[in-house]
Amino acid sequence: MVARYAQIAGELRDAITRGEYAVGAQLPSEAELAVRFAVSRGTIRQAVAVLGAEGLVGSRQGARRIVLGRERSQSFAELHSFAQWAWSMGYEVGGRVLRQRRRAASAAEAARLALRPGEPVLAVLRLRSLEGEPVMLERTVYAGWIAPAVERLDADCASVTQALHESVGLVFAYGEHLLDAVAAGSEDSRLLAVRRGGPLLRQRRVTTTPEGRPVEWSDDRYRAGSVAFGIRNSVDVNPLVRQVGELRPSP
Amino acid sequence: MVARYAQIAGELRDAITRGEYAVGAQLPSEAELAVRFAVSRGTIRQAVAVLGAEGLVGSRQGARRIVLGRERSQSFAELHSFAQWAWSMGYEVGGRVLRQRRRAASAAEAARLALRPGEPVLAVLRLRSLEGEPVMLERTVYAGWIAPAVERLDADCASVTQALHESVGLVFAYGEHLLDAVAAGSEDSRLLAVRRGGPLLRQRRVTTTPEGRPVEWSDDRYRAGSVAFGIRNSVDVNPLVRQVGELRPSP
DNA sequence: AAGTGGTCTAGACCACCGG
DNA sequence: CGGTGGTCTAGACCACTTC
Repeated sequence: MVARYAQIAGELRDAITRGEYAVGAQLPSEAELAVRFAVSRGTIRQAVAVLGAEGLVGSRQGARRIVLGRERSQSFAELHSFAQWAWSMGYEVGGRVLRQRRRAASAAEAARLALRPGEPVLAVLRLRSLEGEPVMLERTVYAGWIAPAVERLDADCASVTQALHESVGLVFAYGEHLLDAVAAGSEDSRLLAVRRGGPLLRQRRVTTTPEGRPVEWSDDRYRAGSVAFGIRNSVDVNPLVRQVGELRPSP
Repeated sequence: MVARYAQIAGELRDAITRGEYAVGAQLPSEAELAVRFAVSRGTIRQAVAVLGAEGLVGSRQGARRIVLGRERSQSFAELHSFAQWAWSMGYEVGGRVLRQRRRAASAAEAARLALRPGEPVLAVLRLRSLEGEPVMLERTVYAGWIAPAVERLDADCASVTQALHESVGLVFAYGEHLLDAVAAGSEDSRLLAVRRGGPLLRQRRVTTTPEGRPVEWSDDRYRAGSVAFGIRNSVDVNPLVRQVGELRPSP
């Protein structure tokens, strides 16, 4: 059962991708689309909100929506795997499972993994190293349905992503990441060999299947100075965005 | 004129931040909130959609919304200006110039700003605050050609980006960002009121004109826990790359 | 079975944009 | 000025969760 607004979003997205609505061109008005698809304006607004969240169209009160681009973001696969990134940079990478046990999901974990609170999850503590030095502590919670495959992995498996792909055909896709700084706790400081209370870069992330089913929720802590995250905003992506001015994503 | 749903989102966000709704706890039902705020359920749904987009709460059909976290997150999609981001989130933002002086560009600065070493730059130290509390220390080096416009700004100008846009028509585009964690130095700890050696989230960034001409190079340090940077792959267009940092203490 | 969020409708008024 | 998107209401039905 696919919601009507999602179907409409899909049709409009396809039309944009096909070039039916060129970049920079206007989308039909909400009222017009409501008539065309024989739905209420509210449903149309849900549909175009999806496109807005995908960065395909922009809007300003009083003016028609403008097509900003033709492609949804993709790629990004290497971000999900510490090992694959390291290999691609020519670094020697290692990993070791320090602790692994099944337990019930907390309320917050359940919500992040789209599970019911109390459902079984697999909590894993992994120490990752680069060039032989420990640089990252990975506290991961896997959804119960993938737990058996994770438990079958070697304790010193270098790339979990690749191993799961080979063993059960799992592909990691879309995710969500939060980056901030935290003080090293006692376990952090012992395992990463840093001063207690010292700075760590924390990356919290959700990994899902390409269909959007959550696979893991992880809290990764990097020793300060070992790794930095970089973002390049391509200037060329959308000169139009700046022409139009302040575009605010619709809720 | 602030929309009612935005006000409600703000109140709920505050309640979560204050810990009134703990992480993992349930939010009241939409119907209950509609009664409490004396609005329709549709408006409540707009409000909680904002919190969902901020990553503060999660939802599953049939079950109440769950609080996922209590921290503000900064999306790279809106990574344009500290002030504009804060304003869009409904926060009260402040800024104050603590030090400002012209000097010659170092070799590293010159490289970042596409200048010759020794060419004049304007170094500015700014303390930024959120809701009246100091949260970020900004050490910016402006290219000489924009320096006069920067010097004309108020010392407590809240949005430099906006002010420069209005005064000289300058539009910022964003080139490159590096995120990592560093230990607070003595100046950092004094001005941000944190423990010396404690964790800070550092964002180093280059800002350019839309044509690619570098405008500023900045080292921004956030108090741990005050702000997190978020990336949503499914929504975001910006590639995120992990990089090895060999950059030790910067000036 | 009752409660809850997800979806959808059919109106309405307003602020803003364009010609 | 008319058209458009932004906001808001007051209903409705359904799928799903919780008890």
